[in-house]
Amino acid sequence: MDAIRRARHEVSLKEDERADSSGDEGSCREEIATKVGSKRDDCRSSSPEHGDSGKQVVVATEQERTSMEADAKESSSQKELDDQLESARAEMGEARDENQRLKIYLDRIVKDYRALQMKFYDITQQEETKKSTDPVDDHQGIEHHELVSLTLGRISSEPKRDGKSCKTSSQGENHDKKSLSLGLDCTFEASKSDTNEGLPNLSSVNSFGEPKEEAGEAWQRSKALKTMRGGDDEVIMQQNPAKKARVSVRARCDTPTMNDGCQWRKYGQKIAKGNPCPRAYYRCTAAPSCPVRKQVQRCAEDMTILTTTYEGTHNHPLPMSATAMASTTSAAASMLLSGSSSSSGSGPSFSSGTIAVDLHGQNYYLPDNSKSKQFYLSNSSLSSSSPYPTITLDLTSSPSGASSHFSRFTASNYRPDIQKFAPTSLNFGSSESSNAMAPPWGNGFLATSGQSHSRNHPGTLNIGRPAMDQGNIYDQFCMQKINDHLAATTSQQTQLPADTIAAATKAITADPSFQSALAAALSSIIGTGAGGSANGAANLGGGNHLVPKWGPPVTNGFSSPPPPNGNPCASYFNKTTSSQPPASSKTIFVPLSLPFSTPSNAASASPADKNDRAN
DNA sequence: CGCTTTTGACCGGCGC
DNA sequence: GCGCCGGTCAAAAGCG
Repeated sequence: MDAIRRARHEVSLKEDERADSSGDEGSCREEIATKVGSKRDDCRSSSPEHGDSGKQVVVATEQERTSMEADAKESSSQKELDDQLESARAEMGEARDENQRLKIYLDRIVKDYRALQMKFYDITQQEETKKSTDPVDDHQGIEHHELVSLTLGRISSEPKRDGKSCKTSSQGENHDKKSLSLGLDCTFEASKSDTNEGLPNLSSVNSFGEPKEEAGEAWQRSKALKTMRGGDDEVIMQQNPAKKARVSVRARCDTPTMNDGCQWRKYGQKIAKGNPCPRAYYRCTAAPSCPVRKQVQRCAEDMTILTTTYEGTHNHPLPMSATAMASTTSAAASMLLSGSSSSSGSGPSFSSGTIAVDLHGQNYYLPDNSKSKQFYLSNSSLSSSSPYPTITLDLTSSPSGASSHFSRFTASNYRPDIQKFAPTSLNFGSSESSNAMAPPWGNGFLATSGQSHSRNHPGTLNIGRPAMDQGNIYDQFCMQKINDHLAATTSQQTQLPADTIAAATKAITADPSFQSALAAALSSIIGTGAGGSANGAANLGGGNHLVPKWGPPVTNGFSSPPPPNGNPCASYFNKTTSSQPPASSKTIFVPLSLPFSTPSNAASASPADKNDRAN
């Protein structure tokens, strides 16, 4: 008992010695003290029971023994309680310290905020005084104002400004624009804006579902005029005046064109400068008034690479197979359009390195039944060739990559800024024979992107790759998911931060639903498709003739003998008949199959002697 | 016969 | 203003 008392006393003394005792600590101490006291009382209450009896000595001895044991137990429990008390005190002390640190941080932040607020007020007042005193700078002030307004919405009005003023402002205030502008990419093309003065303010939706940008080029205007003159549908008139984003798909393809599920009719072919391979022009024939066009050209450096550039928006229902490419391109275009808004002005802005920076090192670990696939985004590159806002999905596999890659995604704009990332291969085969028609596209690809995503079914994506090349399957779905995600994001027309592309990328990669959905999709695909993916594709679309459209034919795309003229490109532009392959055509997947296959949907290309006709 | 492809011509933008 | 170049048109040819 005395030991307990002493221990309690010592505890109380120690507690008293501690200077900083908080309320919680006090309550804790009281609690412990209460426990100790109750145990002592129990001991006291138990001892009188062994009072007077015939065997007092023995009992007393036993009592002493038991009391000694009880004392020992009490002392040990007291030590435990003491330890608990100490640890609790320590924790509370840490919490207190942290609270103090946080308080200090908060005070600092508040001070900084107030200081910045004061500075902001000062700057605002100074500018106001400048405006009032110097009328010459008034215009510039308006420019500033516009630039600020760009951060909040559209930039439609700016291209209409006087070209000179735009030029001067763009030269002198590019940095401001870069930092402030969230408008769309046509803003920086102020120098060209004078050509648009005749254009009405466009308010419709552009070809990719984004709010329509101000027409950036007279080219579009002339195109619209032509269209008007030619008596084409009004849809073209409505869509063409807007600056259209182009989506270029670079892919290894052994066939003249990649089969994207749409029906195309060739209406022209030219030899473009810098590339001996002819560029073929196609027009969508799924609907008579469809304004969508595409250009197909072989890469001069690598004949296996086929560059397909899409432009415009389908105004008709599409086959399910076409929605894959459509959603991909539309999402890419949306990414381009939204991303291009991140900067304006000249110079290496436009976050041309942004994608590379932000996408580099982005790893996607996809839980699979058998293995995990790693996706990463590799090199970015620049190009100065495209006069239009163009985004390039580079689906060519990187030679250094052992696994599948999000290799490159190219976004070019009026300025020669390009960004690249893309899956290694995106096999846009055709499942058109399934007759599953997508809902009307409305104003843009975006309308269908969500659907293809929601289906998340191999039928929408054409996984015609051999089973040995599963990585491409991962790529396809990864890309598809990204595109859908982007499409969904951009379709909401949310105002993106300055580095829109980077932000979008971060958002994508940070989105847990992205990874989970991706994993689910891949799991389902691999589960169903890997076993028979080579031909399993035929089971996915529900159509009868999917296989021929999903993989390269046994002809390997070189259905015709090489042209006698020796033009290396001509072999890729073999004569074809219909835009869709015969349903009964047999298909054998070539081991080195190239992602885009069009057994018969081939852009015909005449031999070089014919190609030389071009201008 | 109808559709597609071919291909020379044409047009407009752009740089010099 | 001229030439180059990209893009388009449209008649002719080809194909099933």
